[in-house]
Amino acid sequence: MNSRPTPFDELDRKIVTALMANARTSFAEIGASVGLSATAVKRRVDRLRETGVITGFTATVRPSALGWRTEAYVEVYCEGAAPPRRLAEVVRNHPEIAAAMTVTGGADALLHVRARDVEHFEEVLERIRQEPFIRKTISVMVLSHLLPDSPEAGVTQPAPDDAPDVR
Amino acid sequence: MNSRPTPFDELDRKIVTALMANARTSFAEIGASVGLSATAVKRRVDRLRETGVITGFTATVRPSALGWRTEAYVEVYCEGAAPPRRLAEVVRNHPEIAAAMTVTGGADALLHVRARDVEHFEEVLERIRQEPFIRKTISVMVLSHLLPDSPEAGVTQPAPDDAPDVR
DNA sequence: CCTGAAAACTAAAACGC
DNA sequence: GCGTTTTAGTTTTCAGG
Repeated sequence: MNSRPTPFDELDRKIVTALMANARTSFAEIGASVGLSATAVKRRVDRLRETGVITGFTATVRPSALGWRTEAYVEVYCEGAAPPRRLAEVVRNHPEIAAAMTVTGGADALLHVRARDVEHFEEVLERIRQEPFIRKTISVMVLSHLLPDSPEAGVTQPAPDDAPDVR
Repeated sequence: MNSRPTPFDELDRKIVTALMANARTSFAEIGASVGLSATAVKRRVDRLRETGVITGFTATVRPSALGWRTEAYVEVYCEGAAPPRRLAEVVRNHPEIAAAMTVTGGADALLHVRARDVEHFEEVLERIRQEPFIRKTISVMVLSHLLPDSPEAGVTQPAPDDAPDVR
């Protein structure tokens, strides 16, 4: 359908930057820093949401603080042709899958999986491998992060059912 | 040092959930849904931030809307032992790296890279490969996402210098 | 650790430019 | 498209249980 560029100017860019840095910044404050009234900023933010540039506002959380201490990337190999539609269904069955995509290379898909601990991860992996047309998986466990923290959200559910602590 | 569990109760969990769903929810509204006054909610949120459970509030953005249309995972192989410290330095030199971690398996590190387009990605890759002790890289390009959208933020800088459109 | 109330601030809507 | 004003609601501080 219509996919016209939808004007997106310097002002919009600055507004988005401000909201990414702090989603709770007031419209007045943003306006002051970009040279617009609070009202004008609100109108633009509303439009940015309607056009899907901004998809939401969220608190970023340190996953380990919520009890997600194990993380892995899992390459998935399917039997025969792997229809992305069917793959998407499978992926939605496992809440521990934080991200999933089809990729180039030998694998059909790459999953980003979060689990409480190694035991939990093993259980998730077994569950995934039991899905109909999954032929094999190769897991790469994450050892440590080299960048401060990409929220890499996906920790959609805060309590994986044990007592989380802060470190 | 002290790494005592730092009490984290059911109420905190609900508050975090509410803020992850919508970072702009008012304290009063959160309070109403968890059975606390707005003031009490604010105090808890302040504490959750101080203790590092909540690391920030951010707008989630569709990267393609900002001109980031190419995404890849890059396995990095280093010469000899790869000291995570040095790797971290290298990673910080390239703003296109949205996430980076050390991993199990043959590779020393896994990078999540975002670029404007394939040309830009090639340039980033060449830049990375010129770093001192990088021996080889294997790239896996992302074709399509199977889940709605993990913000997977890391789009820290909104304008990769071209005119982005909405689709 | 909580509630409640007052002051300061912010958001939302209406109106005109 | 933007700004100003009004009205309603929210955040923050402070007193007190």
